[in-house]
Amino acid sequence: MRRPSARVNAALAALDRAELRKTPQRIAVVHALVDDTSHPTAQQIFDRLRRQMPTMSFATVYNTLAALERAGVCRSLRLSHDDSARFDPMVEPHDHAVCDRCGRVLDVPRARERAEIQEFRVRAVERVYRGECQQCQSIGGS
Amino acid sequence: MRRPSARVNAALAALDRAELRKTPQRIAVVHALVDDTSHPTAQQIFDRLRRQMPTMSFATVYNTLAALERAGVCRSLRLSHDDSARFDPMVEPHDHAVCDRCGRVLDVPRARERAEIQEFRVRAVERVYRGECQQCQSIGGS
DNA sequence: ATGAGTGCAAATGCTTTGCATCCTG
DNA sequence: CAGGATGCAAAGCATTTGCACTCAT
Repeated sequence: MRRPSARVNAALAALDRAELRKTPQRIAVVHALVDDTSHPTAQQIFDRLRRQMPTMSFATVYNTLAALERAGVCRSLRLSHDDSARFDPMVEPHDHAVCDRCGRVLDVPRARERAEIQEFRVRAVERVYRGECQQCQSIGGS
Repeated sequence: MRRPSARVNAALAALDRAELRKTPQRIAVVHALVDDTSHPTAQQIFDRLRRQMPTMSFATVYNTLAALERAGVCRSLRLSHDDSARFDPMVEPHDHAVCDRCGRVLDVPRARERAEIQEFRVRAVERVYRGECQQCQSIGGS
C-alpha cells in the first residue's frame, strides 16, 4: 500500500455503486490490493492484512475479493494449472506474461503488446476468446 | 471414441518414446481422449471409461492424464476460475474460445484466428505470454 | 524378484458455506 | 431491530499421495 491513490478512491466509489458497505475490512482489502501489481493470492493479501488487523478472517478476504470482483474493482486470474487464484486490480483490458520458472505475473498493456515484454523471453502465447457460442446465441436471452 | 485413428497410433508411439508401459488403462484413456474435441475433464473421462472398465480408478485417470501430458500427448487447460482442469488432445499451438453461458470450449487454429470464430460472438480476448522473466534469465540455468 | 502401474482410501489445499454474533442504519 | 457483514469452524471439491497388491518383464 502506498499513499491514498486515485485508484483507492475509484474503488471505494465502485463499492458505493454496488451498494456494498465500506467496512473497515473491505477498505483494508482495497488498500492492500489496489496499487499492487504483483497479482497476489488471497492468502498473500490475508497475511499482509492480518498484521494490521489481527481479527481479519480468511473468509472475509475471500468474500471481499469476490465482492470487489463483482463490483468491477479487480479481476481474478487462474494462470497456471497448479496455482491458486490471483487478483489483479488493473481492470482495463490487458494481457499477462507468466514466468515459467518463478511464477511471476507481469501486466502487458494492450497498446504495447510485444514491445512491452522485450525483457521477457516468450516461449509460447495462449489466447482465450470469451463470448457466446453459436448455440447459445440462437437461444437468445440476456 | 471413433475407429482407431492416426492420432491413437501417434499417442501410443509417444508412450513408447516416454518409456511408459502401454497398459490397458492407459490405452483406454488414450482412446477416450485422443479424438475428443470437447475438452473433457478428468471426471468426464473417468465416467466414460468406468462403463467399459469397471475397475478403472479415478487416481489412475489422473495419473495417466498427467503422464500423457508429460509425454506430449495432451495439454491441460484451466480456462475459467471455477472450472476443473480440461484436457486437450490437440497439442499443436492453437487458441480457445470459451462460451460464457454454457462453458463450451472450442479450438481456434492459429492460421485462422478470428476468421474461424465467426460464429462465436467475441466479448473479450485474453492473452498469456509464457516464458522467462528478466530476473530468471539473468540467473541462467536449464 | 524387480519395478512400474493400479486401485483404494486417506490426505491435501484452495475455496465456499453455515451460523452465531456484531454493527450500522 | 432488521439486514448486511464478520469471524470462526466445518464442509466441499478437485487433485494428489501412500501403500499394498498385481502383473509383466
